Amino acid sequence: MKGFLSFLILWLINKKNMTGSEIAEELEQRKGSRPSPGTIYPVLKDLKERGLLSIDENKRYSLTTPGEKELDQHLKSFFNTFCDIDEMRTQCQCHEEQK
Amino acid sequence: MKGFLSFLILWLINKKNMTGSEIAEELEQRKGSRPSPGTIYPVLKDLKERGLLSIDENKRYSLTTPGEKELDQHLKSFFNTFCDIDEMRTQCQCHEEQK
DNA sequence: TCACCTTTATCGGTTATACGATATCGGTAA
DNA sequence: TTACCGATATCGTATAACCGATAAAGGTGA
Repeated sequence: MKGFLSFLILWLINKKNMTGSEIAEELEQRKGSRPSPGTIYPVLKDLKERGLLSIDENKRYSLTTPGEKELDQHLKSFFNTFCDIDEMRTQCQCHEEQK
Repeated sequence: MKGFLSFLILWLINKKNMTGSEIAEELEQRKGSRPSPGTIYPVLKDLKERGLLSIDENKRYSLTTPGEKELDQHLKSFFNTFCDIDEMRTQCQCHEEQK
């Protein structure tokens, strides 16, 4: 299950080119707490060094072609692992109504 | 993104009470490779010690009440984090068709 | 110019995840 | 009874994920 944060970040950048702080803000929206700089920047650096991300003059990250392929593979294994995701959602929403 | 394996295991046991090897087999089906004993049993032990799992005389694990609550919270944060999961699936299937 | 602030980046340390090797335990077959 | 085997469990180790502290870099306003 390792590599999930990298996967999420690849997905976010795939939707829209972003800077480090924009990514941190988006993660804060989703998870409720903002990841610290010590979390986000090492991951970005690693992905850049692996050739999956490129960075422009405004420090805005975008996917490279290998980065897009990597994202595709992550998406496939994600939906294999969570093959019963609709069932999960049903159960989640069911408990939501009980509140 | 830590705690994802624990979350998955809680979800699997929620669907059906299972032994360690049954969990390993299910994960093999989903992810393509069987997790080693050194992966699966320490997680089970940890969840048991945290009072989220109980184990019967046949070494079959089941969720405790705290375990069910923990799973619910994980489900909620999971769908918050992957709020655009339908979009992810669309992109994934789209690339699937290209093969 | 300089003080301030945000963003970017690095560092050390902790925990979760994961593996392979190994050990133990219980049941079964010879 | 004994030999074997699969399931269970532990151990040492490695890597990813994460944090808080800190530092550098760049822009803005006084």
